[in-house]
Amino acid sequence: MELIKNANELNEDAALDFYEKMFSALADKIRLKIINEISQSPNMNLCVCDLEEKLELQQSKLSYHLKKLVDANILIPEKHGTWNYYRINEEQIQVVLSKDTCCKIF
Amino acid sequence: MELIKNANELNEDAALDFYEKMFSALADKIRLKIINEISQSPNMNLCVCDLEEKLELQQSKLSYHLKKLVDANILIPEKHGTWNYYRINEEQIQVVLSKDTCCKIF
DNA sequence: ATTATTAATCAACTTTTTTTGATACATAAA
DNA sequence: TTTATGTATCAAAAAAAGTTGATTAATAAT
Repeated sequence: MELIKNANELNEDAALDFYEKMFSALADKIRLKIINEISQSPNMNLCVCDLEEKLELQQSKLSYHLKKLVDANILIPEKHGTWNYYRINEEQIQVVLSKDTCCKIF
Repeated sequence: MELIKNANELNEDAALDFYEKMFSALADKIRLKIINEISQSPNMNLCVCDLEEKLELQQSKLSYHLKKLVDANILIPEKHGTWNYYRINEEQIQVVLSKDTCCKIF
């Protein structure tokens, strides 16, 4: 998945693919909550177990949604020992969404 | 469906509903193409039969997708005699999406 | 009035997405 | 090395979204 800032270089079909994937990833309450929780966390990242507790979701469900966000290049995974942390790819998201929307989601 | 510019007044649950609906409406290639076609049309509006021809889609399928966009307040329907025209609610879409993204989609 | 055109809606069907519980795998601790 | 912890992945089930063809309703033309 390419960075959005290169979207101008994409042909029309690729642009459609890109935006469809991006919007699909954002089109879900659980995933919007994940983004929101991470953005409000002290270090701007959370591990699966943190999110599991904060959002009261079972682990496999969380993994499913995290994968969607990673596939859309909205979240970036970081392995710290046993823990898998996720942080927001702000560059990616800020070019698609307006400031207003970012403020509301983040 | 409220206008996005009132989004700051929404409580968190309502905001989640709002963005989920908005992103869901945009998360589909056919619907992105509809928005694109309308924005490129001379009068900034098209009727169902125009879109049917331009996008080579059957009428009931088109109606289904147009309804999604109207429900999300992204398109505004206008009846002109027998024809149903649709135009983009730019206010709504521009507050959610960045300029870059609007340019690419429109 | 009858016929033709434009477009929404409906029900049945297909496809995609999401959920669930189980399993597997890696790292860390005992 | 055994055990515990954190997390990804898988297959089956459930739910949601999209497609299709037919029907309906409204307006316009004959």
